[in-house]
Amino acid sequence: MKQPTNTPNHFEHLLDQHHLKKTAPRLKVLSMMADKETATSQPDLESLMNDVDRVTLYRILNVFEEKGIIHKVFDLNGTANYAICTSNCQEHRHHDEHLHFNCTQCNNVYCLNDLNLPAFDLPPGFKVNGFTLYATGLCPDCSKKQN
Amino acid sequence: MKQPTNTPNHFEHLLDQHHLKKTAPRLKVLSMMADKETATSQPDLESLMNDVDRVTLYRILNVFEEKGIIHKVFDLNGTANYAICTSNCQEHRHHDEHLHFNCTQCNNVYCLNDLNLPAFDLPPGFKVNGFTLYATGLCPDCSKKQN
DNA sequence: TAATCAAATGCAACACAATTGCATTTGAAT
DNA sequence: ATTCAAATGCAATTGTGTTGCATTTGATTA
Ligand SMILES: [Mn+2]
Ligand SMILES: [Mn+2]
Ligand SMILES: [Zn+2]
Ligand SMILES: [Zn+2]
Repeated sequence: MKQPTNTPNHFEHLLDQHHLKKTAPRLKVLSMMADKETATSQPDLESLMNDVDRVTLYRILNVFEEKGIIHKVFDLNGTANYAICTSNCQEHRHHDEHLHFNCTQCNNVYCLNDLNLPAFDLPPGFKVNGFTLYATGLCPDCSKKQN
Repeated sequence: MKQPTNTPNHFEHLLDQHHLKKTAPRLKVLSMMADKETATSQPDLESLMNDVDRVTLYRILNVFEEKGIIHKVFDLNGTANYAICTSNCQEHRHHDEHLHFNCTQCNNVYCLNDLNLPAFDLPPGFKVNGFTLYATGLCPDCSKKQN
């Protein structure tokens, strides 16, 4: 019986699991990022969380990333974007090894979790810990509008 | 007869090709980034170019990137790193489609140009323009020191 | 070689992301 | 209800990157 992964209940569970207090700002951050195919940029998060202090937001994002609840991707402009981890990420052990597609038009960063990536080799001496394929171009929405 | 690709002469050639004036700051930037397997971070460049104004450095980096002379990679900390393009990059048409390896220990970003990347597919609707494989872990040097 | 002028640089001011220290508040446990 | 570490809020600071404008410089041309 599969558990729902995007309900307020699940969020509280998530915080419990990682020994984090269930606070309003934290639950709000999680609900903001839930049910989205795309990552959310730091500026967007900041304006969505208008009643919460900027510093608090940064601290929440940092602790969520450390715990493996969310992961960070930088877009073409160097802006941080955040998305909830779907895979089995743990504290200091992320495995978000999916394709990140950054649309050059709308600037959205897509987490294409379902796509399986090809294997690759490295020159001797390099010890790989994690990887991601990063692609740029036009997303489906912007691709349509182009015509 | 292959031309050398890292000499002061070649740098002047490069600037000529792109209709850029051969100035001291520009040649200095090129020589800083030459003959390195790893990209150079903005902070490092800034301290290496201590006699040149910060703004000038930013403008040089921007124009070099536009012209396809260098490319930018963000490391794990979101810091911009720059490296000379080896492939056939043109104005607004970069094809630096190689592996970028970011060492979690020394934070160096390696441009592994010689490694050929596997092909991959995308869901329908996405129009790919460019891509890079981004891996993290331990570089050969740090891997050795670890033992 | 000297004059010319757009291109490039330098400087001051600014915008914004991110961090730090410390006082205050709050959630969970007793 | 009491307690206290954990979390938040606020003020100040650092660092990256940008913009406007005055000054300098390198390529062109007389
Ligand atoms: Mn992702
Ligand atoms: Mn590269
Ligand atoms: Zn788009
Ligand atoms: Zn290293």
